Amino acid sequence: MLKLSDKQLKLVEDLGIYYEKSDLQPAAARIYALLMVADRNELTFEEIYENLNISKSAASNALNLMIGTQRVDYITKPGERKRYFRCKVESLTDGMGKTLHNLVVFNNLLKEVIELRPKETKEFNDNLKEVVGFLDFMSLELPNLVKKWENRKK
Amino acid sequence: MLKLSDKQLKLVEDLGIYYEKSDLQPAAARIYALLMVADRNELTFEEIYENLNISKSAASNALNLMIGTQRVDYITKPGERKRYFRCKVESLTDGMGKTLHNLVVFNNLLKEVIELRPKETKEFNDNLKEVVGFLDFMSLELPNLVKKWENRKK
DNA sequence: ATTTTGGTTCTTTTGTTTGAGAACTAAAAA
DNA sequence: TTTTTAGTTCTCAAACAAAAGAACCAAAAT
Repeated sequence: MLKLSDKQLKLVEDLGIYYEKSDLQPAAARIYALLMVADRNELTFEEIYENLNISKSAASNALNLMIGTQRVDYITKPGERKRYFRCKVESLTDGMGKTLHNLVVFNNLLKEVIELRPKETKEFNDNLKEVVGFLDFMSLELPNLVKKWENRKK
Repeated sequence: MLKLSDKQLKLVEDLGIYYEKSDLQPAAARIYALLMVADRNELTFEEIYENLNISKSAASNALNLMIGTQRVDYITKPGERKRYFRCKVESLTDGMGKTLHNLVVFNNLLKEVIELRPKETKEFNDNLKEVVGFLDFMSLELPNLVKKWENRKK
């Protein structure tokens, strides 16, 4: 049976809080954190809800939610009905992709704002334009930076 | 009296939703959006709650919240008791700083996870290490990118 | 002195999130 | 065939967030 050390428990909470703040509901955040921290790569349904002290329904809902959003995955073993849940490592980097995409969305909104503003409020408009310029620059340069990282590895 | 076009109203809602999703409560998000979109740079308390159809209390609380978090500012005019509220342009870029800082926090949590993981789950650990490496790289390179932008302007 | 303006604060209402718990189901084991 | 396992689904209650509204207050205007 899976047993977590105090350190692990603490880390599940800390990571849980992080994810709770960023985008997951509490139970989902704990499960995701547990899947990252636990000694084993895949955990069963039972191990999950028992270790976290949450109800089966909370576990079921959170797991399905995260399977739907590509954060969690599962494998099965031949002859067993049980599923072994694990966190998808890709989801760690997907989060960054989302952050980047969000910048673009935001930047487009700012461009709309600039369109609509009266020319009289020049200082504000100029500041806005500078932010937009910076965001344009960033969305141009960030992909290069990623490439640089990818090449560096070789 | 301040009057908003349909386009402006729509943009206030769109921007409002964006901010609501990122970190502000609904009323605060609308106010912030209104301060960005309105034809005038500074708006009075009355203009704010009347145009947004929110109560005085909602307006008061949201404004004070945002003044506390440096998103909103106000000026006064000699002899007038009224305050003229405006959104702080700096707050637009502050958001990015926060995003960056969050990456660092997250990266530290990942490092803790690596510490605690058993060596047996090698593949997962390696993936984790790669993410950490990438984040380290990013927090090293991003400030350079910002410098590049700043110099480019001159 | 009293009214108006520009808010603030308190209480209440309303809506939303969250998760527990019980009842259920389908597959497999006994 | 009955029981167990591995979940799912539904209903409900508790907790919390958000905002309305009314009462309030201090400064300025009348």
